[in-house]
Formats: sequence, structure tokens, C-alpha cells
Amino acid sequence: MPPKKKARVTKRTAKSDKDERESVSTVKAADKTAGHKRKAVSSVETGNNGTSESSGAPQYCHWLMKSEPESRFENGIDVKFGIEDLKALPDQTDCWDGVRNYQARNFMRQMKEGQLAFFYHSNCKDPGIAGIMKIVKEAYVDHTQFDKKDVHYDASSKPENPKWSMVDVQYQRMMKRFLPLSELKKYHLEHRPKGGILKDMALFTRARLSVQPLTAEEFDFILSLEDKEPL
DNA sequence: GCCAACGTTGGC
DNA sequence: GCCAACGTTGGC
Repeated sequence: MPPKKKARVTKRTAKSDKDERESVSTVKAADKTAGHKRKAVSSVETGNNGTSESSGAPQYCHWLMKSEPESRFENGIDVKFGIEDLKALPDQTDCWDGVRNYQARNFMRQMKEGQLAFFYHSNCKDPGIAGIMKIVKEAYVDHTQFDKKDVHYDASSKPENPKWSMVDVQYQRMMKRFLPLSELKKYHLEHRPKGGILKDMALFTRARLSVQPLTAEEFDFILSLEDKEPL
């Protein structure tokens, strides 16, 4: 299997379905402290993860997924995986393993074949959106959770009841120009007081989430930046 | 290397 | 079920 995607995840995540549910309520509690910004996100999350109530919440269909393009060693293993690494693989396809955060996992479980995701470079000299990939296989069991040698091994997850999922992604293209975090942030800050398109972008309102949804408007706006001068 | 933000753990 | 302590994320 593929290089370790380092979805920067908390290794020590919790145990059973019960915890899983609690983690959702934790999210809701966090909502209160974080103000209104997360409402849309959490309603969709709880409505669409397949474990909870039916709801008319809109389905997200665009995504942003973070990975680290520069070498970093975790337990002696290099977790580097940038967009160039994806591009270099057979079929330019890989499984997005190693996600160990319930919210991120739940978003992956919502992903449908054919949807597009930005490949975001994190924890590096030049963080930002590097390119676009396509979801080519919907959520299935992340085998690395059972692999003691794997950086993201989770001793608390049992094969009879796997905790973590992954999707397969395929490289589509590089951005016409790299879209740096700093530029996205400028738009976010500009939009926030004016109700602009990036005002609630998860990258800024949910900073540590390694797999996050984008609205169609956010996705299209970011794409439009490719043809603009850097801010 | 620092450290703010925030999710998770575990005592109570 | 609360919440303080702890650990991680990830930009700077």
C-alpha cells in the first residue's frame, strides 16, 4: 500500500461506537463555544454519516484534504505524501489512509464517486492548495488500523468492528497556480465581515480538520482564483 | 521552536 | 456528564 498519508490525525482516538457518538456531541458542544460558524457543518455531519437521523441537510459534494508534502518522521516512518507523490503512482491513484479523527472520517464516508477534492499541502514551508483529485472509490475499511507496523495503527479497533475508513483518490490536475494559504486567508478575512463566499471556509473555521467539506460556491470561487493575479 | 486552538482522556 | 489536563495540529 501506498505511502502513508498523513492526514495528521489523532492517534489515540477513542474506542467504541459509543465514543463515536460522544465525539459528535463534543462537536456540538464546541459549536456553542465557536459561535454560529459551525452550524451548517455539524448539521450536515450528523445528518449524513449514516449513523443518525434522516435529515434534509444538504449533501456536500466538494472537499479539501490535507497531506504533508515534506518529510516528517513519525515513529521512525516518513509520512511525507504530497501531490507529486500521488501523481507518480500507478493510475495516479491511492487510498487516503490514516485518518483518525471522527469528523474527518465521517466526511470521507459522505464522499461519492466522481466528486472532486482539493489536495492541500499542510505543515510545510508553503502551505496551500496544490491541485485537484477525484474520489474514485467510496469509503471502505482502512486496513492500516490493524497493522501494528503502521504509523496509524489503532489497537482499539477490531476487525469485527472496524473504526476507520478511507476512500480512493485519483490525481486530476495541478492548480494553474499554487493557491497559498496566505491568499485564501486574505479572502476569508475580507469576506468575513461582508458575508462573502469564503466567510465560513472550513480551512479557517475548523483549522485542524484534515478532511473538510466545501460548498459549491466556495469550490467555484477558489477555482476562479487560478485565473486571477495573486492577492 | 513556539504556541494557540481544539479534540480526547479520564477523574470525579 | 462535566471539565481540567493533556496531546496534537499546523501556521508562523
